Order: sequence, then C-alpha cells, then structure tokens
Amino acid sequence: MSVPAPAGEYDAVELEERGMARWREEKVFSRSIELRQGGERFIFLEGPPTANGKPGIHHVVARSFKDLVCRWKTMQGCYVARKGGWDTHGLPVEIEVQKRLDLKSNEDIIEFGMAEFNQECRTSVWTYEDAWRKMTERMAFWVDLDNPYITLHNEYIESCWWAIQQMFDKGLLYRGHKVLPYCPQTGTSYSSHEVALGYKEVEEPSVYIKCKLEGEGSERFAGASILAWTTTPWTLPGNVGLAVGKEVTYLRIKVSEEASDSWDGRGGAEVGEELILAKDLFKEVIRHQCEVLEEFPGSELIGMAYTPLFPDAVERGDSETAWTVVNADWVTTSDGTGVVHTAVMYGEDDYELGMEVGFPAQHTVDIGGRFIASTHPLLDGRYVKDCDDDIIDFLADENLLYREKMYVHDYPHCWRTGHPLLYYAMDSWFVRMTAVKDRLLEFNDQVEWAPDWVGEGRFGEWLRNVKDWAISRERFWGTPLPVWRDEQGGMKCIGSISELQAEVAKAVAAGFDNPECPDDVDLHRPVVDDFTLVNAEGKAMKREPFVMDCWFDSGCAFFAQWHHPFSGETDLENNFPIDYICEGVDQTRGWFYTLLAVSTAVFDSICYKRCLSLGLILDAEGKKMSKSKNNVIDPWDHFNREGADSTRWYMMVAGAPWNPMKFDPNGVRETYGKMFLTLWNVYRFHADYAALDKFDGEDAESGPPVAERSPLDRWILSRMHSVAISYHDQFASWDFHKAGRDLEDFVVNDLSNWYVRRSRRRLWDENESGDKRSCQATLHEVLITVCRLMAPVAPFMVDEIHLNLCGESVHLADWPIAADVLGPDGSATEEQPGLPPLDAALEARMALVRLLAENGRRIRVDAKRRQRLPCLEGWIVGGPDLSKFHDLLGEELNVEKISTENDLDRFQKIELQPNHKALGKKCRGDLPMVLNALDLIEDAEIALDDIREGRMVLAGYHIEVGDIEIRRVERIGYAAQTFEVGDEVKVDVSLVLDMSLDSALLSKGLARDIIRRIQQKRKDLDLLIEATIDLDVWLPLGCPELVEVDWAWVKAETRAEPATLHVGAPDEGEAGESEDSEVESFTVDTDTIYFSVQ
RNA sequence: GGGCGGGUAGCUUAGGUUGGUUGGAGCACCCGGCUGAUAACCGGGAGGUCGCAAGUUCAAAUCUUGCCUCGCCCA
Repeated sequence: MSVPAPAGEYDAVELEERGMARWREEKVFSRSIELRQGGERFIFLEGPPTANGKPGIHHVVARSFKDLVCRWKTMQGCYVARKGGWDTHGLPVEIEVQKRLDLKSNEDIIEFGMAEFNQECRTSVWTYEDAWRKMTERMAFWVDLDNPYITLHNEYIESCWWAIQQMFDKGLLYRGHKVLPYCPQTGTSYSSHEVALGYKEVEEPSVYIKCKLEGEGSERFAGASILAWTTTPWTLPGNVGLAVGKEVTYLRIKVSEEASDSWDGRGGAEVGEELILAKDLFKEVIRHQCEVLEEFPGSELIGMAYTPLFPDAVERGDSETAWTVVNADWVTTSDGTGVVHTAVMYGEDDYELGMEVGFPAQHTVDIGGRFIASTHPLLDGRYVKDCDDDIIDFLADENLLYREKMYVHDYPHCWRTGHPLLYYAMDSWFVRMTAVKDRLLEFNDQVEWAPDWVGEGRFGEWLRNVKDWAISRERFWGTPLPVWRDEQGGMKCIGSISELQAEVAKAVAAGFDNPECPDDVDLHRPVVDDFTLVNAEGKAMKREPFVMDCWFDSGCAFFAQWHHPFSGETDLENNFPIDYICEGVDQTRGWFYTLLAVSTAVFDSICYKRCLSLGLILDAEGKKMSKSKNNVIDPWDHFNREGADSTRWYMMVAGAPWNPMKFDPNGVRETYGKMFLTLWNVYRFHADYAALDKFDGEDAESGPPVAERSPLDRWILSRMHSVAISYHDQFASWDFHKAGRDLEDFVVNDLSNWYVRRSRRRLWDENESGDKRSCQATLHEVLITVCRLMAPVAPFMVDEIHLNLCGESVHLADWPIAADVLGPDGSATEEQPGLPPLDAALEARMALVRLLAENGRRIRVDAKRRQRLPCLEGWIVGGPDLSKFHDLLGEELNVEKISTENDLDRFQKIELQPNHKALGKKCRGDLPMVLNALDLIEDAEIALDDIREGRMVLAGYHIEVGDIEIRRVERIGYAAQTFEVGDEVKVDVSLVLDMSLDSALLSKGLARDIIRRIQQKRKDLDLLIEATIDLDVWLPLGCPELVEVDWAWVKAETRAEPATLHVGAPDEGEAGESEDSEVESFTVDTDTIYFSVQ
C-alpha cells in the first residue's frame, strides 16, 4: 500500500538536504551496492584529487560524470564498488608549505629540517579535506570516502616500491640525465608549473660565432666557417656539435668588402673569409658585402668537423661525432643562422641529440652555476651569468665572433630569488618506456575512448613519440626512490618493508650504523635516507636522494589501493582491469598515461577498458577558470540556489562531455525552471489528486489495463517507451547530452505541455471514474520510469518522487531497460518487457494531431480570429484517420466540429517542386536551365499528367516522377495550412477552418471571455478551487446575446451561486452590499462588460 | 614550432562522416494569443557573410588547401 502524500512546493535546497540525511540514515549508498552483490562487476577507479586546494565547479563536473555512470551501471544490476582516494604527495604541496614557511631553497628546507618540513606537508595535504567531503556529499557523488586509498600511507608506498622493483628487475629503470630549468642559488630544479611563475622579459647579448671547418671530412668546405647563433654565451664552452636541417638550404658566401663604419659591437670578418649559413637568414645576419659562392642542402654539411671553441673545456673521450655537424629535424630558419649550437648538458634538445649521435656528455658548469676548473683560465670557478662579456671578448680576440646583438626575449627566472634559471642536465631516473612502446600502443588500441579522437589522436600521437619517463624528483615530500647505490655504481632496489628490514639487518651485521627499522617504519624522507645498506663487497650503499614523480603514485592506484601484492590477494584480481575511468582531458598525458604506463611496465597488461575524457570547464566568456582571473565558480552558489540536481543535469545537457564547457550560471537557472520545476509540477498534479483520491499506483487493481485506456494515455506510455530506449542507447554510446536533451523534451513537451494539460479535467472529476483512474495509473507509470531514467544524473528529486509514489528509493530500483534484452554493444535492441506497450502508429498520429493544433492556431492568427471565439467547423484533408482525436483538436482549436474531408481539390491545388538530388544527378551543369523551365510551368495538374505518362521534357531532359515532388497548397481564399508528414511515404495533410460567424458562436465566445476573466479574478483573490462566488455580470446594449446554455456554462465553470445577468451598465451602489466586492470591467471587441465577484 | 580540438543569431548550441528544397532549437528581445498551466504555454517577428580566402562541384555550413583566431597538451 503506498498512497502518495501531497507534494507541496518545490524547494530544491531543502529537498536535497532532506535527501542527504535520508541516504545517510538509511545507508542507501551501501545498500544500493549490496543489493547487486553477485551481479556482474563494473570496475570503477577514482582518480584521486588533492585536498590541498579548494574544490571548484570543474571538480563537480568530473564527479558528476563518474557518478552517473556508476549509478547507471548499478541500476542495471552491476556490482559497482567505489573506493575513494586522495593524492597527497608532490610539488604543489611542497610549494604551498614553502610559501607559508618562507623557505626559499632546498638548503632552507634542509636547515628547517626535512622531517619537520614533511610533517608540515603531511598536515597541509588535508587543509581542504572537509570542503571536499562536504562538496562530495552535497553533490551526491557516491564514493566511499571512509575507506579511501591514500598515497602517503605506508601500505600505498610499499606497493609503489614493489612496482619500482618490478621495473628495476626487468631492466626498465635506469639512471641518466635530464635537462631541467635549474636555479643554482636554491639548488633546485623546477617543474614547468614553477617555471611559468617566473617568466621575465630580459635583454641579453646574443652572439653569432664562427666555427671553422677543417680536418678530415671537411675538405669540401675547408677553411670556411659555419655561423651559429646563441642567446646563452655561457653554454659555448660546453659546445660539442652543430646541428643543421638536412633539407634546409644553406649558402657559402665570401666576404667581398670591409664592413661599413656603422658596424656595431665586437666581432667581424675579413675580406675573403668564407661563411656558411641558411639562405633564408642571410640578409638578416650578414652585415658585409658578400659574394654567394654556392647553394646546397644541409645534408652536405653533415659529418664536417670544426675546431672546438674552447679546446680544453670538454674531453673528446671515445666520441666520434664530437665537434662535427649533425642533422636535427627540428632545425628551422625562423631565427639564428639555421645552425644550432649544441651544448649537450644545457638544453633539452641538445641533450637528446647528443645521446642520439654520441656527443660527449660532460658538464662545464658545476651544480652551483660556476664554471668547472680547466674550462678556461678566464672562466674557471666563476658564476656563468657573470661571464657573458668575457666570453664575447675572448671569442672576438680569437676571431671566432662574427657579430653580437642584444636580444629581447622572455626567459624563465626563479620565482623565489629572481635569478635566471639555467637549463642544466641533472642526474635523474627514468623508466624505459621506449622499450615497451609497442605494448603501449597495442593496449591503447583496446581502450574504448570517448571521444575516440583523444585515444587515436592526442593520446595515440603521444604514445607513438613516447619518451622515457623521468620519474625522479629532487624533492622531499613524495614516495622515495627505493634504490641504494654504492660508489662504484652498484645498485640495489628494495621492494618491500621486510626486504628493507633484512637489508638493514645485513648492513648492521656488516658493521654499519643504522637506526631501527620497525614494521611501521615511516617510508618517507628523511627516515629512509638514514639507512645505509651494504653491497656484496661489504661497501656502503646510500639511497639515491630522489622521490618519485607524484604521477607515478597515482599511476599505481589500480593496485596500490589494495596494497597489492602484500594483502588482499583477490582484490586486484576482482578489480582489474578497470572498466571505467573519467577525468579531464588535461589528464591525457597525466593520469591516463601513467596508469597505462605502470600497468604496461609492471603488469604487461591493459589498465582500463573505457576512458571518458572530459572537456575543460571554461567560464561564461570561454576563459579558463583560474584563481588569478577570479572567474572560478563556487559550486555552492548553485547548490544553495538551484540545487545539485539542476547543476548536475545542466552539466550533462550543456554539451558533449568531451567538448569544452562554457559554464553558464544562467543555464543552471534555466534547467531548474524548465526541467525540474516542470517535472515537479507534473508530479505535484498527480500526487495531490492521488492523495485526495487515495490512489495507490502500486496496486495492480487501481489502474485499468493499458489496452483499455484512452488513446492519450496509450500515447504517452508509448512515448515513454520510445524515449527510454533512445535514452539508454545514447548513454551506451556516451551521448549523455543528447539523452538528457531528449528526456527534457519529453518531460516538458510531451508530458507536461501535452499530456498533463490535456488531462487536467480528467482528474477534476470528483467521482470515481475509470478514465480518472486510467490517467492516474498512467501518470504513476510514466513518473516512475522518468525517475529511474533520471536517477543516475540528478539523484535527489526523483528519489523523493519515487519514494512517495512507490515507497522505495529509486536508487534501489532497477533500470527500466532490462539487461537481458540488450544487444552486444549494450544498446536496447528489442521492445522492453518492463516498459508499457509501444505503438508507433499512435505516436505518429499524435504527432500529427499536435502539428495540426499548432498550425490551427496559426490559421486563426492569419485570419485574425481570436482563440476564444469558436469556429463552426474544420476539416482535415488527407493523412491517416484522426477521428479519435477530432474532439481533442476541436477543444484545442475551439472549433465546434472537426471532420475528415476526402476531396482534396475542394481546398487545394498542387505545385511541382524540383527534387534537386535526383535532377542534379541527371542534369549536372544544365540544372539551372531545367529548374528555370520547371518554374515556368503554369498548370501543374496537366504537367503532372505529362510527367506520369512520360511526356515531359524540360530543357532537353526527360522528367520522371522521381525528379519532382508534388506539394499541395491551399487555394486562395481558404484559411488553411498544408504540410507534409511521414518518414518514408510523404503525405500531405491540410487543415481548413470555417471562418463564418453567427450569433450562437458569438454567444459562446462571449461566455468564454467572461469565464476567463472571472477565473482570473478567482485566482487573484486566492480562492479555493471548491469555493463558490456571488456573481453579477452586466452586458451592454448591442452586445452579442448570451444565450441561456452559455450563461449556465459560465455559472458552472466559475462556481457562481447565486449569479445574476444584467443588461446595461451597473448603477452606483448596485455593486453589492459587501465592501470588498467591486465592479470591474473588460472589453470584448468593442463592448465593455462589467462584472463583480463576491 | 608540433599535435589535437573548437569558431554557426546578442548568448548557449544542433547539423557536419553520407554535399542537395528555405541552416534547426533554447534564452533574451518585439508583436499577438492563451491560461484554475508552473519561474508555464501557443502563434508570429526581428536577428546568420555558418571565422576568412581560394579550390573541387550543376550545387559547399558540410569535402580539399591555406590563413586568422581561441583553447588544451607538448616543445
């Protein structure tokens, strides 16, 4: 038994808060999962947020899409566990703490105390945890935040260590160099994020240097100098090669005259000296009169040797390519000379190129930013940025300088000290992703990406160019790299706490001092740094002083959340690979990549099967939301106004999930007003009457069988069926936005604006009637289905409705589309047994009825016939039989009698229209001529006969029936509209209205006008629907007569008892005895009518 | 500089793969109608060089190329 309670007003915030409390008390979330125990598992992995920043609206978007899929799958019967997670390590945390404690450098941190610093980080990570929890609950993201995985936990770190060891053992982990922006003052290398904080525009000397070609292999250009350009003279001692583009065109030129007097700065060239540079840059660079000796592609320069600028700075070692010209595809002629000076240790491209071609990789600058002893006597031991001038002098003296030029550019500076950053090759650890590239690509092919172009394009492209992953950071707060190294370079990688304990014990036995290493040893720095291990020779091993890239942490989430392989043996088995992940598209090279990278390197497996990549959230003006622009939208603005339902629904409907979303606060408002208020009022209409009538929708006896209900009922039920199926199918193909728009259209247009509007009077009936119960049963069934369809997206309101109508939470209910009739791709292929019967013909017919109703109103407007004045007759010409709906149409259009008329020609003639597609194929270039000829045809009837009998030739082309389309248009003088209906077979349907007028019609029209005014008055007076009134109406002389039946109708409709009809205008004082009644008037056509209501 | 995606009415957008009749909606605006129908509804109007240019074609918002512009990622 579940008779609904009346609905009351819609107060989104109050309703949702009530819902939250109910879910909490009744443990609806956990019950919704437990209920599907034994169902197919749908594995979701939550991308862990960091709680050291405030949650914003973009987080709500991502969480909405996570939640809706999980809820949807749950309702389909899947077991969907949802473990929460927190990302707690990493740079942003450290920066935050450094700012707060004013620690400017790594040295400052060490001085402050690494342990204390990390303790600060550990606390800082949770700054906004409460804000996150509140947001999560308020937006109704169902995720288990009571048992989350947390990346700073020992168990989590231990799992990460295990994975690192796996990679180490497979030879996928190695130590190398990485060129990073580095600040010698703070001793810190910077991430791009930090670099971005400190760009400054500076003017610096740039130099064109001459590298003289000579020696073996350089015979072709012997004696000529290649011109190279750099903006960082301090890197010149480290020069070990020159890069050219093999397809770039170069010139060899000969200086033919002395430089002019206007020569600016140091450097120069002598007459007869030969120089080589890119053709495109010749004019820009060269300041001498020159003779062009030859033109050739860069490929001819490759392999040439030149004289080192600073012969003592770098040792050749066994390099065969040092100080030669090599090819690099990235060389351009946009600036410089088309020849790129390469200092392996001081540029990322330089380093990669150096590794590729085998240049010597040696530092000329130490970690403090000073030149290493033996670089050059002028420079040794000096801070590099102080040496620019001396280096230029030296080059000029040696005749190695062609020109100097001041150069203005944006250059990264340390955001803490303001010093310029140096690009510097740092010791670094890498995962050899290049070794598993094929597997990465293979696994990526198996992922179902939404949208597919992210997987194929953006991500696929990235994978095809995959580089080794630099996973170490010279930082403090993170998962420590568990590698210990001896002075000879021997290494040991630790994969668990117990292994660490064993190794520590071994070292202690070998005589090394070590702190205690208990079971709950903190796996962070500096604790782990303090352990000294021992190698096979009994020598000490110290830990490599790095922490892991925090992306590595989150990339381990799929197994580290279970503390694999140390506990929960079956957890990973049951939860891998992942069915669904969803994050912003900015995670493509972030989490999407690191998950796949870790699962490939460690498990040699696919990681996730489906990935929804969300577009960025922009503000209403299309700008990225950022704190600095102050355009971040606080989700609570909407939670506290329109509520989470409207906010979530808006997010789904606003656009395809992968498109950038311009978050428009007005859009949320619109969703609230349109979708949710409308649905609520439909529900309220039903619930209020159901409560009044003690209607129990769950009682099978309460509603007549569908087949016995009115066509209107059967229509909305069939529509419900169709909409449910397409909604489901659009979910299955990730088109959530389309699904939402369709359902919104159904609720607003089909259900509210048509079904409920057309059904209102049925429920007013105070007696029990089969028709009333049909309507109530229908509303009940439709509302239940709508609730279930909406539940994954907007979980609050529909839960309240569902609960009130059938006594059960919608989140424990089943998805209306039964899982066992789904096709292989998850789409609903068959008719759904759980849904009401489908009746396509009825839907088509009703669509036509509505079309006729809309167009009928247009006919009235065109004919200037106001709606309240009835028409005597209307005819429908052509189309399917609509006789069941004639009464309905009559009411809609205020036409006394609608009938079917078969004689089309009575109102219509035909016109011939070209079928462009068919004619275009046939006539090609002559199409305009044919169209013109068709246009000139005067009698379409005759022409049509000619065409049908194959006699029609236009502009030399034989015209067939398929080449033209026949359109029916009303004959002049009729108030009519014609339109084409049908999907495959087109049929013309016309509606014709009789515009004649007589006194009976005028009387009815008058009655309607009066009723309308009185009803408005009743509403203004806030009268109860069942309240009666005292009514006086004064009709002026000359006004159309109001016949008795129409006056009776007025009285009945307005519940007027007693009621008096007067002729003429009211006298003073005749307005009734009571003070609160007053005489009002209104005008119909030209007549002024007075009335008073008491 | 490279990769990916976007640019359609004042705003938000559909359509774009498969070229074909007059480029659809919603919000806002104007006019009219209707309402015991809700922050509602209905009819009409105004509002578009479909980013620009060239090309292919009888025909381009749609296909091709180049450019401009915005965003993301990478350099």
